[in-house]
Amino acid sequence: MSPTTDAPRRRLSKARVLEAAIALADHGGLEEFGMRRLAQELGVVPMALYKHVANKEELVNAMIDIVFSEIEIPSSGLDWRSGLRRRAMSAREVLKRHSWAIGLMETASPGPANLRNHNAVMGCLREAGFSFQTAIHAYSVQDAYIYGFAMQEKTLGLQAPRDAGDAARRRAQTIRAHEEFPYLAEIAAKLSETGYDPATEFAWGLDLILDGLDQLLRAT
Amino acid sequence: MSPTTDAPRRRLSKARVLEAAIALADHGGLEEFGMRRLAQELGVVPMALYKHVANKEELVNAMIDIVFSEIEIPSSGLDWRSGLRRRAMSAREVLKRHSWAIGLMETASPGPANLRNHNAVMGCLREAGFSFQTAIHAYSVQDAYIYGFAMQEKTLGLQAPRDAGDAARRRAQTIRAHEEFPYLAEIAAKLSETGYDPATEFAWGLDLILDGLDQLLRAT
DNA sequence: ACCTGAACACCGTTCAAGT
DNA sequence: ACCTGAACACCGTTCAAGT
Repeated sequence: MSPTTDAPRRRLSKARVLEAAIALADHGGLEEFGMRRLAQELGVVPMALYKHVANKEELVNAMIDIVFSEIEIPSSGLDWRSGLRRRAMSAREVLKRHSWAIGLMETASPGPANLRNHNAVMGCLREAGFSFQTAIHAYSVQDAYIYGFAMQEKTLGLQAPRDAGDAARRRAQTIRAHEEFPYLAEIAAKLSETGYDPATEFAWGLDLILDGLDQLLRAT
Repeated sequence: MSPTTDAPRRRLSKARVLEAAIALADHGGLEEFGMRRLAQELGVVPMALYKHVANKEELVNAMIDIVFSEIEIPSSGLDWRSGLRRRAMSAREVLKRHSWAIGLMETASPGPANLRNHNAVMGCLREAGFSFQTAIHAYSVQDAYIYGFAMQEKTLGLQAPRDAGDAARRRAQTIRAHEEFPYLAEIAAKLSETGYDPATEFAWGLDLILDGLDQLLRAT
């Protein structure tokens, strides 16, 4: 209301809206994210946003393409395997940073950064010598793994018990698991000793897939 | 309002609420799904639902566990590879039927059907001779692939253009792709000839992963 | 050209009341 | 014991007005 709000009253712009939108979603997830809340963060009335973005859906699509632009593109300087490996590792890191984007990366109406990245991946495979059909398969299995792993990692990150009640419920569940679900009990017992590093876990599956593709390429 | 509403006025029960909820979500997706809309479908006032479920979140969790219960459990009668393969193929089919569940399967506080299935998968791997650590990796790569593929298939399913404007926009994009993104242009050109079957596409990547796991098992 | 205020048609959910 | 009605605190968005 008063001119002494904490947000500096610079002119609004699409870039500034997008930046604030991503910061808000990064911080609070998709549930906290909304037009009214975003306007508040920018020190502006909700309707001011609609001069810079058509609606919420268009805004989210633009945010998604910014996320895509942060993913490394397989450079033609590297061999196909290193290029794809770096791109996949980068994608996981980016999706960790912007975990609200995880369910939305595969949206209809892909943006330019999305197209650029996917074109480069497909190019990398074709130039390596994969047939068109095999390149399609290889492309599909990689992206499914990347997005699926990011999803798993996200919910694992939410496992941190929020309050004492949650923790107690979880403990009770673990005890029941001991009786009915011996193999889950083994996980609960051993994984807390070993620890669990998502980055190396991701790399293990990624290398399994890339090994498989490499064998296919050598066999032809 | 009048006693002649189309829904038969049988007594409400948690089972009846869940059944109607899944039917509604299957039909209209998560966006159409809501407490008020669900109540309307059951011919009841919104608040009547709250005697049978605590809130929307608890309701969705219960729905998710029903989805889990529809996924085949790897039977101990089969060899490990066939068991896991059948379970994965079944998971994809179930997620196709209930595509609203795709982002939510890996939720915190898993239900009993979830625990049962995951325990059986882990047991299948351990009994096949995989070490604990390798079994964890194998488990992770499979589920990441299954959920990631389901996500991709879901958005591919939404690609069907809704109106003429959409179709025109998509065509324009394809033309631009020809110039800037030759490898995407190749996909657009060739994939419409070949056709694309999600089930065989899914099996290709699944077999690549299972082959890799099989080689690991034989090497030890 | 850019921002605002009031309003509309929605949510999930609480609370006090009906039968 | 089960269902209802009115209300509360939210949404995204439209429309007419301000500067």
